[in-house]
Amino acid sequence: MVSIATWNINSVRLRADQVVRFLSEQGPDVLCLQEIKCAEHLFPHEVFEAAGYTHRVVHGQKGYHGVATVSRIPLREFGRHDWQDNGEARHVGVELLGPGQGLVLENVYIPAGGDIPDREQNVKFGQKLDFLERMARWADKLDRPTLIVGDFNIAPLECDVYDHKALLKVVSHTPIEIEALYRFRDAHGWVDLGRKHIPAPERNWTWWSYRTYWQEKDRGRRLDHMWASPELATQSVSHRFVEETRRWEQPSDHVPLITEFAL
Amino acid sequence: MVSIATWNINSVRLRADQVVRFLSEQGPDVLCLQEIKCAEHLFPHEVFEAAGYTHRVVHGQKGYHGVATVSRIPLREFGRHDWQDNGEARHVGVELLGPGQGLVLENVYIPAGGDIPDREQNVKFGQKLDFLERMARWADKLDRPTLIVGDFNIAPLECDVYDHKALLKVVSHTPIEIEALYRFRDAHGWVDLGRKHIPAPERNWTWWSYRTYWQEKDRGRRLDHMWASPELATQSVSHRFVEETRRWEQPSDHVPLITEFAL
DNA sequence: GCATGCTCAG
DNA sequence: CTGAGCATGC
Repeated sequence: MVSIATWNINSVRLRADQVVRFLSEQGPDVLCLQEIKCAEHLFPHEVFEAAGYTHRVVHGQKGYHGVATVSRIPLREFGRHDWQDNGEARHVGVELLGPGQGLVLENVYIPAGGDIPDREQNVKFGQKLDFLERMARWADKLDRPTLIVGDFNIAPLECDVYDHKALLKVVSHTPIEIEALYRFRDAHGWVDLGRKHIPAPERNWTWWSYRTYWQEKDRGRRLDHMWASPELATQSVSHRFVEETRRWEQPSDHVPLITEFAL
Repeated sequence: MVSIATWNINSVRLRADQVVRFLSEQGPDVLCLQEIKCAEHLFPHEVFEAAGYTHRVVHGQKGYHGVATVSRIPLREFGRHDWQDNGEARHVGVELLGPGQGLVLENVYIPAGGDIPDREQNVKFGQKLDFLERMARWADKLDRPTLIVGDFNIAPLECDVYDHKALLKVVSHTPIEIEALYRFRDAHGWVDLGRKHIPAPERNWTWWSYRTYWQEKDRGRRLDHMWASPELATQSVSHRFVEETRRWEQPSDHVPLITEFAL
């Protein structure tokens, strides 16, 4: 059995303690982090080393974005892509070497896309769509058992947001983004493990805005995903999201997901 | 008996908890704070109210400097001076109304003075000397029992610094500053309570730099003072500095002083 | 609202 | 080293 987690941590330095707490309480074999917000040389390696996560691949940059995959089972880097060709650190791939041997794990942080859902008025929205398109083309060619995880910044289903109608024009839930995500899915038959294990309309949000979380209303979205190649998807045996981390002190605005595979 | 404390807190918002801990452990009747680093409307009044310090006079400004006097015995504002006439919040005076009735308590934050001890090369040094000169002239005219406390940014005696010879050319311990301080003293017979109660050469440093504190060497200075008018000085019965606060988590670089008066 | 990194100040 | 405020991004 191999368990794999993903978490947009929103600064790994600030929340190294929380990551360790999560690792010790939930014990995933591998954890993919997004928005580590530091360059590689500032990544808190000691903390992960001490926690037993002795295999790490870090693709960082100063201040923004950045992804890292940490593991207690051996792995090796499998490549990093810059689909925007602008130097942002938004992807790193690894290949598992011990248990789960042969599995490829792709850690992705899709751009947020700015505020206005129109590529004419908002270049960031166009960049998000282009990123997705290029990632879809790349993903289509993958020919090994692969898991693509991370912060997709897209909530595809109606039940993936707190108010479907209100959010149709809000970046993350617009039809154009969802169509782009579905083109990614359909080209290769990628399986949405979140919805395989927690079928709609059950709620499994992964993100709550800092701006509104303190209010009474419960306004989340499902922005974080785990997509498996068809054969691999048949081997996933459990999936959960750890909502309680959102109530920890000084939390990330995202919560982690964990999937177990019969490998 | 009335006890009066002074502490350069280096951000009262960041260290409100530490101030409350100090107040509960040491129980001074009145506390004069310097470098509160906030405007009046951001001062954490609730915290002091809950701790029983229900009388407060705050002279703050945004970001820098700022002084406040908080008290569990009644007091009223007695004026605020801007000796530099540049809008900086570096002084507030109060008059005690209950126990200690009639005592005037002046809370002062003298400018640090920059790095180079030469008014030609460093305007801040000139401003510090001018501040002292004007304060001395003002203090000379005071005609009530008065206590002047605060961060003076001057360590007058050889034993007030960790290395007298090395610091003769370092702002805070230069002869020109010390002479200015002594002109202040002599014009009115102000009594240095720190040295009345803890005679030289005993050490009673009040400040340790953040930059060097982590080193092994113990390199402090006595920058914080309590000066009493001659009659009032005869009524001081004890004086101490609370060095342990410098070892608390995320401490101020200054430690508090407390004097008790037979009033 | 909450990160980073910059500047300025001690 | 350690504050505050600012700009920027999500």
